Amino acid sequence: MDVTEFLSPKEWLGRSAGPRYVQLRRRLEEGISSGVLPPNSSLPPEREIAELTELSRVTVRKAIQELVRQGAIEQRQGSGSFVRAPVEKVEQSLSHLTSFTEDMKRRGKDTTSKWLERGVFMPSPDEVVALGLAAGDSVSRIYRLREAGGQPMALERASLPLDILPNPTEVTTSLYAVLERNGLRPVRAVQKISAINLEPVEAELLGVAEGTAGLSIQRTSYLETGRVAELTRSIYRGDAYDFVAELRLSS
Amino acid sequence: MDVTEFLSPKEWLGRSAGPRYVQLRRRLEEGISSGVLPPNSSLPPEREIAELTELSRVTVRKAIQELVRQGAIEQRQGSGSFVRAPVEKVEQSLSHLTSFTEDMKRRGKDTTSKWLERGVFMPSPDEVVALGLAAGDSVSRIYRLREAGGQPMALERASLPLDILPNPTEVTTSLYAVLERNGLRPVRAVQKISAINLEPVEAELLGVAEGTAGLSIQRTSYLETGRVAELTRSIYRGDAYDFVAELRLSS
DNA sequence: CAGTGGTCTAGACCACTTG
DNA sequence: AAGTGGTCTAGACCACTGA
Repeated sequence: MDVTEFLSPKEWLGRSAGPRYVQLRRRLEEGISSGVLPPNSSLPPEREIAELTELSRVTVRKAIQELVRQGAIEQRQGSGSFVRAPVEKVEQSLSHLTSFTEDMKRRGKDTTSKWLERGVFMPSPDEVVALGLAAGDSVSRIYRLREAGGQPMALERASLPLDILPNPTEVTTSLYAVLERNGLRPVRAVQKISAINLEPVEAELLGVAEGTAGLSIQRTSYLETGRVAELTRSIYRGDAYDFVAELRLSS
Repeated sequence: MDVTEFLSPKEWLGRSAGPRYVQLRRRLEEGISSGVLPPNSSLPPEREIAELTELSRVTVRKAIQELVRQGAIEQRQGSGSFVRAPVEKVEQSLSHLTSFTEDMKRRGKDTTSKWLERGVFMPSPDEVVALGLAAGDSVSRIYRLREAGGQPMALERASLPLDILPNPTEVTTSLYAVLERNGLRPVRAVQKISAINLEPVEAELLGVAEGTAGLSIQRTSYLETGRVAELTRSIYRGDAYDFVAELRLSS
């Protein structure tokens, strides 16, 4: 069936089935799941949908906006609106401390990093407390966008005491590999997971719509000696990640 | 400072600081964090804000909508728009298998459940597979909205084989307490956590805006014998929960 | 009943992409 | 330059709340 015909309002637009933008959104969802609107195909221009459906463009935009928020559709100004290909989910263990790079390699995906910040800085108050720094100590920071299999997956912002990572530019792929070479790989970590709606900047870096659900993870890692080695604040794409944990009766 | 005066556009509405709805949203955020708009106070009516700011009502609504989505403001049709009181976050362990009821009691919060479904049903294909049911077996289902300290916290949908929970209406507060009485308390569980944007129905039950980030948790629990005791699919409020896990180097 | 938010329209101009 | 999405307006009617 043709998209134009599929959106022709005779078939589906009723008067007592809720707001029209909801009806249009549902129609578009059907189109996507039924294959009339396959992944990566483009929607008709908003103005054309408005004409076809006999709705105003504002109403059409409201319907599409909801789908953009859900991650089903991507809009590019000046270009058009496109059906997004669904993403394959990746599972990550919540009981084993693993390296992103090593983890993805085991899954047969190659990883790349886009550097957003990498160097030695004056610590923020948060960092002083979490890393147990003395007055005047500096921190090494690495902030990057991590990609796997060509897809952006997570924003990772790590801070380490300068003596644990004296030369942050030495890190090219795996941070843990660099630490291990110096005999300073963390053996234990505590992490806190929560759900957030992505801010515009984060969403853009991760290639999803503003407001999409993401996982915010704050992790503190410890060396064998018990010293804090690393404070990491990451944001993972909610549509690309499942975190898996095994629980036992209070031991 | 008076709200009316605070929103008077002379002070903040410029021409080259991005879209006007973004500028208004930021101004309202400032008002909330600075105390000009305290928790539970009401905003001026949309029409009045439009007049004050010399913006159209559509633009005002767009600014407010974003704040509603973030959970900062609540709108009630026919009544008004109100600043929401921030929620205190609760932390939950990801390594100990605990009961919601017991967990909250330890924190000094009383829990209540609103029952959405409770009884014996024909299993869905998902349930047959996850619980290892035989053809013709039924399942006990309990589906409830869990509240703690007067705040809705999570939607919990549990399915159990009929012989493990023969009488689902027997569950009034703690499911695990009922199982324990029969010597069938799970000792181990595997759970999968991901972030989702809440659907309208879920959002309404949890008292937050549609599209707010939430945590979707699917858990399979096992008895000491290794048998599957329970399949639980829950949705937690992202703004009310932190999940905490301890990780160790691959053991 | 008056006042509030919820939906909807027709039309305009701007900002960006693409041939 | 043409076509797309992004922003914005003024005004209308509906649905719900609360005094």
